[in-house]
Amino acid sequence: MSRKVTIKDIARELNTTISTVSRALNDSPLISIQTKALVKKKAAEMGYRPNSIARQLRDGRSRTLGLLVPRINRAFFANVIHGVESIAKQQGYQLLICQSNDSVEEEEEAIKTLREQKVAGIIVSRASDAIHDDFYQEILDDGIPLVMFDRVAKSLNVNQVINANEKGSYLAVKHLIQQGYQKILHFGGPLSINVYQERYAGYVKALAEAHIPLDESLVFRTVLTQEEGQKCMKQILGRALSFDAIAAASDFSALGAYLELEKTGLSIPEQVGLVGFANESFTELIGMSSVEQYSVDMGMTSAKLLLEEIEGREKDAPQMHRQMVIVPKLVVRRSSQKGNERG
Amino acid sequence: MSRKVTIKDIARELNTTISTVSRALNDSPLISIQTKALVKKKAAEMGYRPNSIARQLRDGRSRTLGLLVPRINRAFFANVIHGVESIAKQQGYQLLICQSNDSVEEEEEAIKTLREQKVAGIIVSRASDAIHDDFYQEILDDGIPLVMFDRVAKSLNVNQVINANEKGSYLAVKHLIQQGYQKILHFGGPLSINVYQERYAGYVKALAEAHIPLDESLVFRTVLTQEEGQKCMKQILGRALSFDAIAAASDFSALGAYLELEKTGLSIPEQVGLVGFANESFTELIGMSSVEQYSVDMGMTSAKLLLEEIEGREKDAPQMHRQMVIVPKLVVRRSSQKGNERG
DNA sequence: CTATTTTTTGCAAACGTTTGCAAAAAATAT
DNA sequence: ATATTTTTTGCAAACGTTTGCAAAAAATAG
Repeated sequence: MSRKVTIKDIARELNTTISTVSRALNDSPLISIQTKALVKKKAAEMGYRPNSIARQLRDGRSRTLGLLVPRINRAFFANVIHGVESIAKQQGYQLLICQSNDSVEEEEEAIKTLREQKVAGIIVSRASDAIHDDFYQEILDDGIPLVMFDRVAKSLNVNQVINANEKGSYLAVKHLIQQGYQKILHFGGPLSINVYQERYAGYVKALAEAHIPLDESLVFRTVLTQEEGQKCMKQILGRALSFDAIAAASDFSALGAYLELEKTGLSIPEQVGLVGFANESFTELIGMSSVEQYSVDMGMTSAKLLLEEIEGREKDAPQMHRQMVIVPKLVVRRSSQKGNERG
Repeated sequence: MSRKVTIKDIARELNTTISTVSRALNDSPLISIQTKALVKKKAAEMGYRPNSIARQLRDGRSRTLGLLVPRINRAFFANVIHGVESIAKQQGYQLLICQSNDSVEEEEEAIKTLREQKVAGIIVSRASDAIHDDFYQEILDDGIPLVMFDRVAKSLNVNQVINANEKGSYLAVKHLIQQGYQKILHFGGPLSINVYQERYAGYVKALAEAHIPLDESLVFRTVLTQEEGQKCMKQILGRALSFDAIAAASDFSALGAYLELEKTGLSIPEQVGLVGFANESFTELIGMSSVEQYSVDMGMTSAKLLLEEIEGREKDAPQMHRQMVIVPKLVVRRSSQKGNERG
């Protein structure tokens, strides 16, 4: 029944004071080696465990990072979390994780909680329906270290870790064109989110470069999930729209399209070329070309950035806003190889 | 520059005391409606945010749950986390998440941290190389609510949420036999882990039931990852061991086998039947039969169990150890359908 | 208008640490 | 031996809350 042992208990037991015990346990040079040994021995014996709540209260800082993502169980975010965790642990930080379920309300709520928990800093990727920014501005004003990744608020002057989404998308579409595809559909997301806006831009750019006129009727917004992808594909096939490839802003919508095409009996890549985005692990299995985002690295980079910022604040170094751009890589697989490419 | 506003600041501003402010903000019936309104208005105005660190210190309990998994970015665990989060949030709890990277040392370290953070309770799934239990016994002795899921320590008298692994494995192997497969390999894991021990038991049981003698040379231990699965398959094919099906304890090892078989030109399911375990999302894509584990539900159930335990402690209700067993479901797909089954 | 009850407020302790400063003990110098 | 320096210990405050108890203010009763 060794209920909570505190340094007070140790002090009493040893006929000394809490200051001595505290210092001894923290290896303060003020304490003689003998007392240190004595105290430590007793502490172990009594099963003492430091109370970090008390410690945090006492000296302001909390060694806990807040991490907010739309959904924990999506491979991309799970990988980012994994990356963040590895760096955080290494530096002695804990992780408080919340999910917004892609809702701004929950996002704001989560931020509030994180702030009340007095986390040392926050890493966040925004909800897909995110519109207002005010609560982030507040964070910045209050001087709380913040890093946004992937889905960021561009209008905000804040540290961010992002993908060169436009480039990735551009590479994908260019590749399709080089393979001989001409009428390329775009399955995109809401333009209010930087990520989708940029991927769309890459699509536009690649077309322009190849002097293929942009046809807005080939562009579909908010086709992000597998279900949406499949449904959208079905509708398109229904109304006999002419096309020969799809550049999707999400692997999942690409997967939906893939399945529907297979069902309909259209052959990939002969009749329809396909490129997704994110290089989810399933893409390899079905031979789908995609764009690698280096999600684990994105997490690690975000964590490093945040920790640097935190350390910086502590020794109040000059403030700065950093932006890290991760360059994505096109992974070519069967789904987009018609075979016209030279080389 | 509204640095940390505390109730003290509000009190000063309002010419009253912190007790009044505290009570007002907490809607204590001791406070008149007018003062409440006044205080709340001022608090909002000053941008006050409660400091839950202080609150936690003051009244012992912490409204944070500790969650420890081998790896965050494995679909199964990511789903469990997702499930836990949804329940926790709903009840006003935060989540402190750690990963052990399947190492006992890191596991023990994480438990230590979680305890120092004074979490209200802990949910854990054990590392794959886990052997000793002592630090869990300590948790129990110290009266910290604990729930183990999936990979549990059976020897410990503790709340647990597990799969009927034996049943799941039994169903899988029985199904293979019914399909006409006879020489069934087993790709398993270390018997020190309940999960693999049970899946092996299911394999044994199904064979016995069908009067097929158990041949230990068909059983391979520690074949859990994709790489291991592929390597193992390769070796087996190399030495021309006679077999016609594989019952894997992991989807990943099954995947490895799948790829190697494909490479070698052996046809699935005609020449080799295949069943995995976990129903990872990729299994559907490649038509691999598997066993559904209901991972999100497992997380939700674990969280509920833990929260019940926590609430129970608070009103010291009689103690009890609960065990929830989730019944898995065999999902039959192409990879195991030779087509001999009647019906 | 005083005495009593009820409502509202304030005082002070507690939660478990860390740490500046003063005090005591030990070591060194005279 | 005493004076001085150095090493080691102890006292007490602080971090931001909540809450039992006493005190004050307001409302009601006599």
